[in-house]
Order: sequence, then C-alpha cells, then structure tokens
Amino acid sequence: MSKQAEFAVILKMNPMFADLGADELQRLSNLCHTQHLGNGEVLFQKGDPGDALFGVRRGQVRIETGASDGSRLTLNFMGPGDLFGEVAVLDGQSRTADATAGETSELFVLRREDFLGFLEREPKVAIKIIALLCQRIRWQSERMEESMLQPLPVRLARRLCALAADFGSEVHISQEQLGVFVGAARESVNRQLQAWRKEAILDLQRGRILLRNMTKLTAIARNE
Amino acid sequence: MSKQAEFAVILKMNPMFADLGADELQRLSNLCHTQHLGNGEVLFQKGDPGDALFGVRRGQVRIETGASDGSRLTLNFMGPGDLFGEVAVLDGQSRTADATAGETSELFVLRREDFLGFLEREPKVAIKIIALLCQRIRWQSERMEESMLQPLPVRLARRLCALAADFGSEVHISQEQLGVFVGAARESVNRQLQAWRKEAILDLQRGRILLRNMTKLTAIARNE
DNA sequence: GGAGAAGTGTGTCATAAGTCACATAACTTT
DNA sequence: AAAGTTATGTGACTTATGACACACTTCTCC
Repeated sequence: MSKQAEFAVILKMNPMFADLGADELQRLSNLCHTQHLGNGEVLFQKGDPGDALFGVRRGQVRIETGASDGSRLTLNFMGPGDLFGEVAVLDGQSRTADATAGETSELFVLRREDFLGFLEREPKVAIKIIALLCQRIRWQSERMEESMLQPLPVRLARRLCALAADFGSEVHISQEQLGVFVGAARESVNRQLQAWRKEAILDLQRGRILLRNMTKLTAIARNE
Repeated sequence: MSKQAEFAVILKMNPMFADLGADELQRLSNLCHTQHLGNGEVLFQKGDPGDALFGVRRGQVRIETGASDGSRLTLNFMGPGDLFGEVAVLDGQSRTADATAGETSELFVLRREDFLGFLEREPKVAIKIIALLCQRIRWQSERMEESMLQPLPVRLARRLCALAADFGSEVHISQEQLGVFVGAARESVNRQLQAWRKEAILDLQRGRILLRNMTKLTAIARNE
C-alpha cells in the first residue's frame, strides 16, 4: 500500500473526514508528506503556528503542557492511526500544547497551505467540511455539558475506556495524570480505582492500570 | 436604513460573521427576507429541518423544549439584535428545540439554500467561515470545561450578566428556570440570590430579578 | 371571592468530593 | 546500599450542593 493510501485510511477513520468521497479523499491524501522524529524530539511547542495536521504512522506522540508549578502533564497520547491538529490546520491558530515523540516515530504531515489550496479548488469539499465542523460543534455542546455533570466514576470509566482503545487493556498512566484528565483530585481517583480493584474490574501497579473486565467498565461508562 | 443594512449590522455583531468584510457582508445581507409572527405563533418545532438562520428585528422569541414531565422549559430568550440558528443554516440538521414568538415579532430570515449558494460563489468566505467555526470549537472546549467546573455563584452570576445584556437590569425569569440554565437545584439558586440580596447586589420579586449592582456581579462572574 | 396552581423562602439531612496529613512502597541516583 | 524522589494508599475533616419537607405568598380562573 502506498503511503498516500495509508494516510487516506487514517483520514477516513477520523469523523472529520469520514464523509468525504473516495476520490476527494485520494486527492487530499496526495498532498501529504512524511516526517521522522527521534525519541524525545519536539514536534511543536505551545505558541507555534498551527500550520499542519499530523497523523501517526508509527511510534507515539505525547501531547503535554507545562503546568504552572513547572512539572509537565501529559494531556494525551497519540498512537499509530491517530490524527491530531485537525482544527489547527483549518484555522492556523497557535498550538495550545506541546507535542513530543515518545519513541522513534514517523508521521504523516498535511500542511495548512496545501489544505487551504485544496479547499479553494474544491468548494464542495469546503462546504462538507463546514457541515462536519457544525456537527462537531453540536456534538461538543451536547457531550460536554452532559459529561461534566456526570459523577466521577462515570467520567473515570469513560476515560479509561478511551485509553484502552489506544493502548489495549494495559494502560500506562499515573493516577495523578488520570486525575487531571477527568478533573478530579488524585486521592478521589485512587479511592475509586481501589473500589474497582476489589470488584475485580481492574488491577493496579505503579504507573499502570490493568483492565480486567471491560464489560463492567463500559457499563459504568454508559451510566448503567 | 434599509432592512438589508439593518440585517448586516446584526450579522456583524455576531462573532460568527464579525470577521467578514463590509462588501461580503452586504452581498450576504441582500439574500435576507423578513417574516412576521403573531404573539404565541410557532416559528419552528423540535425535529423540523434547520433550513434557515433568523435574526430578531423586533419582538421576542423564546427557545423552549418540552421537558419529559410535560412541562415546558424556556432555554433562551432572543431579543432584538439577537441571531439564532447559525449552526443549523450551515449543516441543515434538524432543530433541537422549539421556537415561539413571545410577542408580536418581526424576524430576518436567511435561507439555507441561499446561504450555501453564496458560499459556493464566494469560496474565500467559505474558508473564513471554516476558520470562524474552528475558533468556536476552540472557544467552546476551553469555556465549557472551565465554566462547568466553576462553583454555582460564578455560573449564576455569568448567566445573570448574559440575561442582563438582553433585557437590561430587570430580568424576567423564574428561579426554577434559572436553575435549569445553570444546572443547579432551585433551592440552591434561591439561597445564593438571597445572599446577594442581603449584599444589595440585586432585588427579588415574583418571577423577576432586579440587578442593582452590575459591577459586583461581573466581578463575581470573572471569579474575582 | 374562593380554590387551586405556581413561585418563593428556609430548615434539616445526606452525600460526593476536595483538602490535608501521613504512611508506605517502588523506582533512581550516586 | 543509602538517600532521595516519585507514586500510591488511607484516614479525618470540611464544604458545596442536592433532596426532601413544608410554610407562605401571589397570581389565575371559575
């Protein structure tokens, strides 16, 4: 499979591009480049212009931010097949976090100017993108309100399920960072995890969570 | 001032169209119609196709939804100068709430097909709209997380300030509905309002709140 | 003008989650 | 291996807010 075809598959998996036709998708993927990163190499930093969209071909990229106390907090992990910077490539605003390669990685890169040129040549696609952004706005305002109002166990279960989708049943994350993710105190996270451990839903190790019973976990995430 | 020019002013005030150039704005406003509504007349209902954008020229439109228990809850009031349905006109999805005239009203109407035609003729505007939608997505994800995590007094003060922008210092709303707006119990809303009454920030009447000290209220809304 | 409905004011209680304060436990560095 | 650092486990306390219960007031409608 050509690198362009591979990128097209990744785009197609992202809701933002899922509705594009095969031909449009192909013309779009033809604009992509690739870029290699060594372990620990910085892709972009907070404040850099958002001039490209990235897809992970192999490796891992950490999205992180320097907290006010100087410590670094990881906001997200992007694994193979994940796409990030979709919004930045469209509006060109500056990055709101740093991105660093967690291991030797290869990325697909779609540059902003190429993408905008494409949209001008294909106005129908621009209108589709508009519709997709609108969907996202609706989706966001529905979910956000809903999910912030959920009790901690539900938010926690949802986040664990999302992480499991990227990493499988062995999630490598500290309870501290998990707390930041779900907007809760570390101690509260710990207490909930302990409770689940007693129910055999998961096991705990230093810096690691082993998900034993995804069925129960997803049930909790759906709020029964 | 022509009705088109009047509509252009309303569009310009909305963040979504604020960045359009004067010429683009004028060509866009030329596509508008007007529509009259009698007191209590229904503009659209939940489930109707979102085939137009509306601006209030005079009168008042209530956005409301039938709650599960059969009672109706008002989600928003749109007064003169307010714009609603911006997202629906772009993606054509069905309405998620009902809209009813609260008094005899006159509305500006911009139909979806006219707007989409405009975007195809002016691809530069389509790209601007894309950028504006992106801004909105960023803004939403920043604010939402932030504002749901704020304590009740802050959320309440923000909502009151927003209502004051539409209605001046005499806000006509029940404490029950205010509770729905900010996602809190009626009793909690009442207790906070009582506290503010004692501080002379506002006065309470049946179904009405008189804002006495907007300075303090905005200070609370900014979370000091 | 009387009956009911709708809106408001307040007390009591229960609960979820944050904060603080430590005690371990596990890795790292020297 | 000793010392320091980071991650985790747990108890005690506090606080915000929801839930329920009920009194009181003001409107509406017949």
